Amino acid sequence: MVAIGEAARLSGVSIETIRYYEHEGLVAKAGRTASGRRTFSKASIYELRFIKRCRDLGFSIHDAVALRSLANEPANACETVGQLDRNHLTDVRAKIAELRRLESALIELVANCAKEQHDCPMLDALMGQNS
Amino acid sequence: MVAIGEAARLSGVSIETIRYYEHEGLVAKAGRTASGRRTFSKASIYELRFIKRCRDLGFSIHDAVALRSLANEPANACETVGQLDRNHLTDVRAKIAELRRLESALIELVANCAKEQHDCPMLDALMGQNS
DNA sequence: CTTGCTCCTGTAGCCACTACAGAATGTGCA
DNA sequence: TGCACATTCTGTAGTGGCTACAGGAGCAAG
Repeated sequence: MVAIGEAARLSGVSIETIRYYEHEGLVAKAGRTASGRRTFSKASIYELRFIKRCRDLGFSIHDAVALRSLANEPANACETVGQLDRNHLTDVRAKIAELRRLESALIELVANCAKEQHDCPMLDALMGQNS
Repeated sequence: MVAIGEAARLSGVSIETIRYYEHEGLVAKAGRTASGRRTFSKASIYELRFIKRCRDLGFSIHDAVALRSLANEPANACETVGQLDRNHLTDVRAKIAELRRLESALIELVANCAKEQHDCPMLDALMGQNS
């Protein structure tokens, strides 16, 4: 049993975020000492780490909770997990595509921008009537 | 002079967002009819379009305002615009790189997930001790 | 016994909107 | 003219996922 600061160090989740997770019901409520300080078991630290890994993979909190409860289920978990993963992968790829679109637009716009230029081609494009 | 609904249609910015922009001082305050409804000139619609284009390119509101005021400045605008663009481009590329990292992690994790499997490799990885 | 660290609760802020509620005004048609 | 319906108004609250305080209390080491 460790205090919240140690739990934060061990799990990689910040103190504030741990409290936020508890408040939102995302993880089980921590125990308390006589003076009201939270205490964390090994299990609860693993729980925090699990959530953190999901978040680091870009899963929403909602999905992270879903994954966490799948970890306790015996049957068919793997299939559901795979589905969540593939859905998320689709989202990630859509974001990549969108960002690449932005990237090439930005490259094109900045291409003719330079010092000592009277008219800025990028500003012209942003102000223009077309499209 | 058109009403806010028409301005929204013409600029591509939603009614609520137009009001939000005005409230935040992002665009000039619209004129008003006798009964208090907003009126929009061609110029203010172009202004909205300008902001929208910046936002569509992924610029923050802060940057969009900066770009807008550069459009009214005579000298050296193009260089500053180019700098803003390149900074943003750097951010976009960082995000792409991060998402690609996620993408490959997700692919690897889901690789061995399938129906009828007892242990889920993805859950195992998320729960594991290492790193 | 004091110094300084950790921890507590509760609230506000971030970004850029979006979604109401409830009221007033405007428009088209019989 | 009367009525229905569309549009607009203000103001507030919610979204996601934290982060950053303020102000107070407990705890451990010297």
